[in-house]
Amino acid sequence: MLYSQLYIPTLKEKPTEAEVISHQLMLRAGFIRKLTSGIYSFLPLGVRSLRKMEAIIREEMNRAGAQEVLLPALQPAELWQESGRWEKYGKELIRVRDRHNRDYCLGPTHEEVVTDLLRHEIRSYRQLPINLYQIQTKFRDEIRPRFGLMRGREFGMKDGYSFDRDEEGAGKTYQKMFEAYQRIFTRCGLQFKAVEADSGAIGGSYSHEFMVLAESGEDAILACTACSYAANVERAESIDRFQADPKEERKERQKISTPAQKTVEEVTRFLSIPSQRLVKTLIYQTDQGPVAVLVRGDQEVNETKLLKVLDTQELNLADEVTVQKLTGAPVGFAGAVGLSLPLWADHTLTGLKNFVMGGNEADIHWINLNWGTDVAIPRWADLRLAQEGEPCPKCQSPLKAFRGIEVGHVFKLGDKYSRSMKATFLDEQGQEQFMIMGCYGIGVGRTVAAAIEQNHDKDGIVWPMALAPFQVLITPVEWSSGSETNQWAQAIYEELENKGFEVLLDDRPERPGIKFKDADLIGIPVRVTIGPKGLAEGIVEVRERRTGQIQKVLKDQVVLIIQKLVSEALNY
RNA sequence: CGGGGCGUAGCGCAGCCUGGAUAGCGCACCUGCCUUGGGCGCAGGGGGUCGGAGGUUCAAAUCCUCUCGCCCCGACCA
Repeated sequence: MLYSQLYIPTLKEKPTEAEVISHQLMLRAGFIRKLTSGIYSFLPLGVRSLRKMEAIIREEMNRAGAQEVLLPALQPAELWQESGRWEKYGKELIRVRDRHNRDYCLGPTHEEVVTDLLRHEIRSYRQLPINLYQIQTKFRDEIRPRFGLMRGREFGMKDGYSFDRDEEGAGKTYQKMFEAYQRIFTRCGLQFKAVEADSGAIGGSYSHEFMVLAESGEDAILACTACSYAANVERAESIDRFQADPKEERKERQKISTPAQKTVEEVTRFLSIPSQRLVKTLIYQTDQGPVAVLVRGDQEVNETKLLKVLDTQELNLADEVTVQKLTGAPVGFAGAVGLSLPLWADHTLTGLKNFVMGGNEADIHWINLNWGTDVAIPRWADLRLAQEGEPCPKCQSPLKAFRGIEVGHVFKLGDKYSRSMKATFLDEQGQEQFMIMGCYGIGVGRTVAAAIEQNHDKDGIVWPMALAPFQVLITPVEWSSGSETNQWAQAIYEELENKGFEVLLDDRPERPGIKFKDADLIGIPVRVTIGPKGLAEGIVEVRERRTGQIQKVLKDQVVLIIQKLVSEALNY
């Protein structure tokens, strides 16, 4: 491809709107342009990288036995009403109406559509398992789109859906997909971690997120420093290091004046007690009304866990007015004594004795409270946020915190959709059974962006070979058409093209400085620099973008050297 | 949803507070000369009516009101 014929509008200056590096570089290097908030156009280079990503995904999905389909982006409301998600999905679902006033939505995901597709076709266990995937544009009306391709409102996603006859089959499919994902991200040259995204209550983990490790990541991960345990902080568990003394005597409860002592820090300092002896009482608003949630002073509530345990859609901390009304005290003095709200408490509070809580009166706390006698026995659950440094739930080594970009997610759905949408088949006994489903997503654009987060330097992008828009860039440093430099550039270009390499020839009548700067910015892995100085000695330069290393090679041997560089970089 | 910021030439910005004459600057673009191994140099030139609507005023990019869009931060751990 000739540079002069490609639309590559590079930017010298850093765009002010771009916060993260991948976003800045994709704009500067002319890969994408923003149309409106969270919605981007892909320019020629951007499309090339995106297509490479897609090709890798296709190869590995096909290899793993999945089949490609293409499902509609525009979907009728009826399907979503049937699954219950028309109401549940909320404001992120982009709803549209046609001229007949019929409701539709732009698909944020396709469980309803595939399930509908297959329920009409699959009758017998003999037709299972079946595993379909597509690469489609998804629409989600994100509250706050940001970071360029990382969190958009319209974005490319590979989504796959598997249908098995039973749990065992579904487990096998899940495993296959898990392995396919490992291959995909490895081929992209990414440093990633597969982390548990489910608490795994029913023996084993059935959901994994694939996280690309990056400072700018939106997700927090806790990973064990010794074993393979790794989990999204939202789901992570850990062992509580604090042990209450089992021999401690129960004491008599007592009201204490704690003027203006509201926070955990203030109260514990005021009473000279460790924060483990304080129990925080948080009032949450839920679908079923307000509830009180108790955690130890040194712990924090994990709202993701809470959401699940309470089985609620809405979950918000109550505002000051509500807290005042429900507890009779201003914020900071809530307690569970005599509180007529559903009580939930974290497991770490189980053995605690003689603890401290707010008194439900301004400037008052109770001390020496005990379960049963003073405070009604709450419903126990894992409600706390695991923290860095705490012991791993599997092997007790300390957990370490990372940040990650979620690029893939494999999830076992079970019969959630097949049941609500009646996707059934007949087994050998002629019994009607629900299909067991799984779903598997990869953010295509996001993965490309994540690759840049991990592969860049001060001059620009440093593409992994597998995702680079071109493998080789040829840069002649003088351009007068008849020059020897240009003849050689042209010759090497043609030879590489013929050998099947993806080559870009910078034939622009620009000064070398401009060509070099653009070359570094767009990040093509191998650059061949051809100039009169070298040619005088019969050599050209082969430069690797990542290392900056230059090999001076005889002009007839360039192709061999490049063959070696490219194939080594694609060797996975 | 709350708070903050911004919208002036293709891009990046100044001017606005303290209204006043042809609305500036850098980059990019066009022409010519020059130059050619890391975003040259010189000279000349084209392009905006100041996000939109309304208002105040003799006079509005500038003041006021409304509106649209974009960016950032936050969304309460008592």
